[in-house]
Amino acid sequence: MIKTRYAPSPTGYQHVGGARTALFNWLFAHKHGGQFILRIEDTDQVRSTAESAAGILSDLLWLGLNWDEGPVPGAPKNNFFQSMRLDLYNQYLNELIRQDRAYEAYETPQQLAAMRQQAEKQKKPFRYRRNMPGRAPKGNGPAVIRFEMPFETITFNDMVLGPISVAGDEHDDIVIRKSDGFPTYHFAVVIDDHDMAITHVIRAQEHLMNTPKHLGLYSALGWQPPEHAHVPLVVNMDNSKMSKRDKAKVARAALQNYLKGSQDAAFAQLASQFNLPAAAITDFVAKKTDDSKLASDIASALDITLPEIDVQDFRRSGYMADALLNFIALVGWSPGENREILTRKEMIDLFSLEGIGKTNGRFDRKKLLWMNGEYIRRASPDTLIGALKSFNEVTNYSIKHADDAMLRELLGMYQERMSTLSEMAHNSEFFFKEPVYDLKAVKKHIFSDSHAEQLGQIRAMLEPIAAWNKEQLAPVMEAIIAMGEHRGAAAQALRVAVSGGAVSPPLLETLLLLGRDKTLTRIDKALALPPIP
RNA sequence: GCCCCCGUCGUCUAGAGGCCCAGGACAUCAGAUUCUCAGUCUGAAUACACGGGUUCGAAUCCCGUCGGGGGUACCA
Repeated sequence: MIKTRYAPSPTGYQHVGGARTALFNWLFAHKHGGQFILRIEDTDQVRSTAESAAGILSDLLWLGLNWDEGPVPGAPKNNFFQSMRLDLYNQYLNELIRQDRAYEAYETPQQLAAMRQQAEKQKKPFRYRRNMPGRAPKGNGPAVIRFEMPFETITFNDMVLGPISVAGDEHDDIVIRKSDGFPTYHFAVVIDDHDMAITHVIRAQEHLMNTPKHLGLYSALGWQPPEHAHVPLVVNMDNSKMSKRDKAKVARAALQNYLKGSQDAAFAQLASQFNLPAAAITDFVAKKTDDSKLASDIASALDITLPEIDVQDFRRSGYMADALLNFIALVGWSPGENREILTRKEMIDLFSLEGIGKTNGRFDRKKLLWMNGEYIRRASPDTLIGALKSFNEVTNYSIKHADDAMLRELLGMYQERMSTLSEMAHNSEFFFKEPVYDLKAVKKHIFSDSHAEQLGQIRAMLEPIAAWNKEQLAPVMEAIIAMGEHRGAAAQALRVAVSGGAVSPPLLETLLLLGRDKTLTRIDKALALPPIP
């Protein structure tokens, strides 16, 4: 049976690139009626956190990438966390030692760094090998265990890239157990993939050069290795890596702009204003940290948008899980037949490793935005209400407090014209709160020409309407639109008065939902606005 | 530096020697519809990195150049 796995390390939020790797594994498993496994690779005791693991689980579930075996959300760590499997690793480690394929090494990190520097000076590549001269003697410090790699060329057939081959003198004796007693990634991966009967390892191309090392291990352990497929990376439009640094950069620039020339004291003030630790802010500005959480705190405090990098960023920005999934599938994979919009089922049917390209894919947010709009327009109201509720769980727009009936009304107006849920949430704020007047729009559409006077007339036309319904309002609305020399110009004044800005859904629907009282008071309020310079 | 991988419109891609003076989608531009914004419809422009081979014939095969990416950790 086909078995794939996604094996993230819980050292941060779930990155979209990783989500795509998970998706490919999920698709491949489902395509072949196999199983998809999730395994948490928390062998780095310093950087791994339980919160990060929990976040990854919930992001994958939000995307609909469920697993057949793996961690249980909300439950304590189970056997799908590598930190729970030390006995297993040690068992095989001892076996390798017994077979004399693994051995202790005593160099300190400083010594290793010096050795590498030395090699670099001599313009020779540094390879740690058991038989090399100058190895540190026992007693020098805590030992690590290294695996003695064979000296032969290792070749394998990558299911995406084709034959890959690395010469014997390129290998080195990798550390398989760190001095803290934990296995390294290389060792734990091999043991677990074998133990969990993984048949296909589909992972990012950054692991390509690790595969020969793993193959060396499989062979020493006498195991049949799984098939490997290395998928190309997803990068920014400028070819740089998509990383949390991108978010930090934007947040930092905005912060610096906000602070301008101000002195240290301003940091403290800012920190309390944002309810953030002062030291965190100074470190952040000094580029000592790129912390994502801090970056998004700063962004929300300064009301700016950060580039989306992690799955939850996209969720907060109002993307539909299915649209995001569809989009990332298409970066690097082609279903053929000029297909673009695909359901999960269709993706499964059409998926093949042969359809995955060999080149890195640029993450084109414009296309994602288009695709999200497509999904929104095609979705049923119920689907959208569900998506909206999921969106509301992680955001704080007024729409959060709307009931289903209200959401339905809003969807009627916004479904056709939004490309993200946050667009609707943001643009519909005026239905819930007093409008924030856009002074430019007020000046242009209300206090110029005879618009203010027309707005007064409009008020007079609306006021006598007794039953505030479509039948009564529609003809009046028609008359308002036809007012004056330029069709729609007077209506624009009304739009600005009720919504605060020059853009809103069609006025008839807007006024109907807003109600008679709010419509009239807002007109009064707009007309009473102080003169704008 | 060394090792590995890659190179079709701005972007994601189709293309597995003749079906290709290269197809689709996003983006861009122009027009139509319109109370704003969207949306929708119609149309336009844009690519086989370069240089050598092989072949009757190359985007497709080979070599080189250039370019891009990844790796080179007691991180995964």
